[in-house]
Amino acid sequence: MARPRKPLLSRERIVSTALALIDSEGLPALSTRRLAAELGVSGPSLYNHFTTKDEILDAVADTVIAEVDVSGFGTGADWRAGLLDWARSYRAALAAHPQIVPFLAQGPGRRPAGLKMADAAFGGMVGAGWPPAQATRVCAMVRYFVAGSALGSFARGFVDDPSAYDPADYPHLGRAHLLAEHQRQVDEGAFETGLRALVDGLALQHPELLPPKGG
Amino acid sequence: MARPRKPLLSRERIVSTALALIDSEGLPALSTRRLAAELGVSGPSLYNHFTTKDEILDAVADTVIAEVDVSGFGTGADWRAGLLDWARSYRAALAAHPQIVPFLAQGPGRRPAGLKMADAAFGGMVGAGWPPAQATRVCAMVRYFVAGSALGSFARGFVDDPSAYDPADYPHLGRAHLLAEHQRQVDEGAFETGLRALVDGLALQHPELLPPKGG
DNA sequence: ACCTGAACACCGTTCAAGT
DNA sequence: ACCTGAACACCGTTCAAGT
Repeated sequence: MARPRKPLLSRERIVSTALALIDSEGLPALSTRRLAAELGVSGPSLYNHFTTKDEILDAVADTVIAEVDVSGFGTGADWRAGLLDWARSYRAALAAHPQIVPFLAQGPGRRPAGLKMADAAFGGMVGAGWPPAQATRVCAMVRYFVAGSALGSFARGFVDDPSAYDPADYPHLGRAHLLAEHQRQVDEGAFETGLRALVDGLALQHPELLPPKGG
Repeated sequence: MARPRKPLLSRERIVSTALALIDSEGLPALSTRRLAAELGVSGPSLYNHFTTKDEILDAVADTVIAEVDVSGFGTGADWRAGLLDWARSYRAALAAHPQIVPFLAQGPGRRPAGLKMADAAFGGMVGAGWPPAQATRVCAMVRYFVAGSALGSFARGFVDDPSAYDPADYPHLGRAHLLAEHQRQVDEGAFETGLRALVDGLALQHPELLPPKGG
């Protein structure tokens, strides 16, 4: 075929096809040859648009992070609302694409959407009165919690087979085989309960940053 | 060479060499051929001791989890001490081998040390009076937080290059390039602050599970 | 039982060749 | 500029062959 009149590929098409492939078959399924086949071209064609496979993954990761909503910061409410909104939106974005979380959780690097999110979150906390060093810690702990919760389901981490839990070895895991069945409730319940505890605990440590009670 | 009098390999030697290779060069560096070379044998030899590469990784992951100390549960103190001890030991074990965290965080599956840890943590919380459904959530949120914090440094996720943070794009990240330098302080501070907040917040939600104040 | 080399179907990436 | 096939140095795994 050689060079077509109109390019067969574009960065956008490569990225969206890669994300779809990762979502449906997992990160190991994304090979340059497989991705190229999905796009109807030969493997090396991708190198006209990206210099390495990792650069493709960076672009995919950034489109996922771009979905995170940080508009909750700076609405005038106290910092808790902004933090809760951000964390929930962050988790929703990652949970929609759990397979890419291990790559994404390496940090923003030079990815624009990742840096923009970090800027908004850190800036939001500082704007609400948090000292910068503390604001950094808060952003870090939210990332820990969100990435950990999206990285892999807690509930699905336990095999769905009663015989895996011998009561002689694991006296308290008699019902662990039921976890997988209630995956969403368990994981979402744990995230929401943990997030509330985190925010409540931070508020307890910093009462001076809250609006005075009782109007 | 064919079969030697004394086996050249053992599961233990394979596992410890694999862990050392993962620690020093990362998860992608662990190939069966590379590992075999490190052990002084040819690639297929490994298949006399493990049926797949994933089975090797399972064994490696389980030795990491086996280091976690769960003895803090059931010392008679309230649940907070057990939870804090467990979480800190859990994080220390994972942070010592960050490269295997993405694999490990998939859950215990059928790995004995992983199940033993889950059994002790869940049993400890239930023994301290937590309703099973809540105890499950607490174990899940600790896993989220620990795995997220060990998965990748927050601080090292930001490149050590001031020009990466254009003030026009990221007005609040003017000092982000300094994060990497203070990696340990940032990450350990965030973990410890977050863990305390989590425990404080849980205590607030469940005052009935704490010993009465003031003796 | 436990090792070997050869083989199979894969990888990421480079490069000269085509238009 | 943007695609191709051939090639290089890799993968995980199977298998017949050796002792």
